[in-house]
Amino acid sequence: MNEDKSEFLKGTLDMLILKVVALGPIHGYAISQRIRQISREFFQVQQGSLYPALHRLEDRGWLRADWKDTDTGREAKFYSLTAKGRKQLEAEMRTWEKLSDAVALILRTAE
Amino acid sequence: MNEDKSEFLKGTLDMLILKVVALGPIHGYAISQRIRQISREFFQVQQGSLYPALHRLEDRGWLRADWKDTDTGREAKFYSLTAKGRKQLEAEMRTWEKLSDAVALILRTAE
DNA sequence: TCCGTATATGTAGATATTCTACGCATCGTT
DNA sequence: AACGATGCGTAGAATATCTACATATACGGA
Repeated sequence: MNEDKSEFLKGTLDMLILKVVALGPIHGYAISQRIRQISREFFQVQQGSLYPALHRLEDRGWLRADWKDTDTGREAKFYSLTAKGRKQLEAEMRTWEKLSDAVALILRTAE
Repeated sequence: MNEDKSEFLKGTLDMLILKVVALGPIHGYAISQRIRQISREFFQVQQGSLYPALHRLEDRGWLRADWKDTDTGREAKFYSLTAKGRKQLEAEMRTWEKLSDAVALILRTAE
């Protein structure tokens, strides 16, 4: 992320990755591109954030990785969501809703 | 925060504190109570998060602190929002809107 | 009077996440 | 041949939050 946005991803990156992978098997580099595109350039996930996060999610059993060829014939690590990962994504989405509702309650408090 | 919510505050605590202080001078302990009440128990700011955050915000010139007596006659450190702090709060609120919009874009992407 | 709970401020150390800045390799285009 | 984009990765630093602890006062009930 650039310096203006350096604090943006906090805590949401895992959920965003899980969501994008939920759309279908996809490799790491493409995940960061998808997140960027869908968020209209808002999220720009750096490689130093992306790959450690992917390894973390795989270690926790939320993602599965398989080496396959891309459209362009290059090898890449394709990630898929596991059943455990789907549950985790659903839980994180519920939490996100509660969190944003709670933030909204505070931000909209009048004096 | 309890363990279920241990990752919730990430990046939002400063904004929530600034917003609560913007409602009027208030001391640290009361800030955590207010945040908890307004958010309907969702945010439960621990002392180990609260006080370092207050010192941080004061160091950055966003809050000013004055020792005064509470209603119950005890001494407490009352925080007020500085002009700089008000600008910071406004910036953080704008950022929060963009962030939550960007997250919503990704979470609502259909397969 | 004594004890526990709430109020009130604070620190120390651990943990986790993200960032910047690298390295390495391949592919396609100029 | 050079360069940018693609693709995977790590090392080390910075930062925020947490748990756990320390200290002190006020107040109500036993």
